[in-house]
Amino acid sequence: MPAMRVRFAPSPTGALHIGGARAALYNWLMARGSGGTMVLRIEDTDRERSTPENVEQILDALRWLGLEADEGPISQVARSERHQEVLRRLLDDGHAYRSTATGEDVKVYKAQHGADRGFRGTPENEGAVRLHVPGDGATVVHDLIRGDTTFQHVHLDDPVIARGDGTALYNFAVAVDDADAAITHVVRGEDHLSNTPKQLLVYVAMGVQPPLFAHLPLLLGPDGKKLSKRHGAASVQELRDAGYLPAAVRNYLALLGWGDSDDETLISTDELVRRFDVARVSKNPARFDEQKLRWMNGRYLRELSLDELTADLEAFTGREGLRAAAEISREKIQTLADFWPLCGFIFDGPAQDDEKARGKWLTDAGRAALTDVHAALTAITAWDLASIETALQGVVASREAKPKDVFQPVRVALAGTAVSPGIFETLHVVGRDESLSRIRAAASG
RNA sequence: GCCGCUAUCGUCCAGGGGACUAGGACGCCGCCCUCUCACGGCGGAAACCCGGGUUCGAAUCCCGGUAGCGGUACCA
Repeated sequence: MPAMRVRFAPSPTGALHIGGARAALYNWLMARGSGGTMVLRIEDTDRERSTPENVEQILDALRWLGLEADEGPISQVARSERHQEVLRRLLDDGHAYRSTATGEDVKVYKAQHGADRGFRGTPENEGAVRLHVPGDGATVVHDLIRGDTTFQHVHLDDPVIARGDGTALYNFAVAVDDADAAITHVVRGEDHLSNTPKQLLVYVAMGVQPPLFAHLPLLLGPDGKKLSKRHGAASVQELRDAGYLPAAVRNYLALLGWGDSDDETLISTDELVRRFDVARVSKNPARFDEQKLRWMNGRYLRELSLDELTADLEAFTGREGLRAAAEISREKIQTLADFWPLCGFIFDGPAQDDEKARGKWLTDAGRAALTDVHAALTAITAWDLASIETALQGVVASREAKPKDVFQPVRVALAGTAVSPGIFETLHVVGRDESLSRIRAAASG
């Protein structure tokens, strides 16, 4: 694969959402897979909506995802002088003209002419700058995913490429910046497909060879509607807060809109770099289904070493000394956020709010079993897994009870709920004195 | 309205003229394992949007319809 120069060009009008994260990932995979370069450009020409906080947040999200760029970030507004230069040239050689026509004027014009003729302004000495679209012919977008798409010039309006105050607009700045950065492949969301002919016309006016394009299908919420805050973890920040691992998010996002001929589901990032092929990206919009991400994250969590898991858990919860609890919880959690609800009782004491569990297991029989357990555990000399298990099984045998009639009361005594890691492991981690004290309390309560 | 893109299980992806009795994964259901919840194992239900055409043969190619989405900004 020849070295590619790709770019990720988010606009800092909000947090980086998963659609943007996927675009960044695909670009990054293409760059890494080809020995190429990924450029990060911040499309901040909308001064009203762009904020430095959003830029920081996007950078932070990219860093967390492990998708850092090779060049940039470069601010689009910082390039305004260059935009002015190209603008002057286009004005001088007649590729563009000034016009005071407003959006309202265009609308009226369109209402009259329908699809017969796109809006063509009359050159004036002031106003916004519009690009001349040829009267006939067509512009063809060569798209790696969708093939060729033809746009007839008669359907296109002369696009405004700079405001009345002279500042560049997106469809112009993006073409100039991509051309100057020698971008070879523009990979971005499908919402840009209809704008591509305008950008292509800017390349023509500049006399520059355009890059290849690949327009990614859009990402939708679980309900098939456009992704928004009400869809839960729709931004990278929210994914992080929900306790997902970057590697799992990369794997999941890679498969949301792409798959190759084998049916592998768990694919490491290295493998992704090797296998990803933008031409195989799906054409249909995909829904973001957090259930599958949860499952996948659980798989990644279980592949972590105990050291890694402990470090991640401690960073996530802000607590220390989690190693032993991490070990006994790993088969039971799917996200880092699942850990504390499952294991918090080890450190903070039994949950107090599960009346149902107490009612069901701390019955007279349950408390009698706890009294026996307390005696059996008091008698053992070493607080290790084997001794604990032997002691508890002894109680089961002597009471001629079913295992759960002994174990569940112990679980509720320790955790306050009916769900916890394995009971022997839990006793072991909670420790002898604390375990005995909780059992005594529950037995007499 | 106009321009454009898209259409395979509930979801994501594979299959792109005969190998399709349509494959894998998540989810769901059942069974096994089992001290709870999980993990793991085994099994199951579950889809080619509709209508024409081309062809000996269509999920696959073509046309139309429908639906969804995008664009149609002095937003990006």
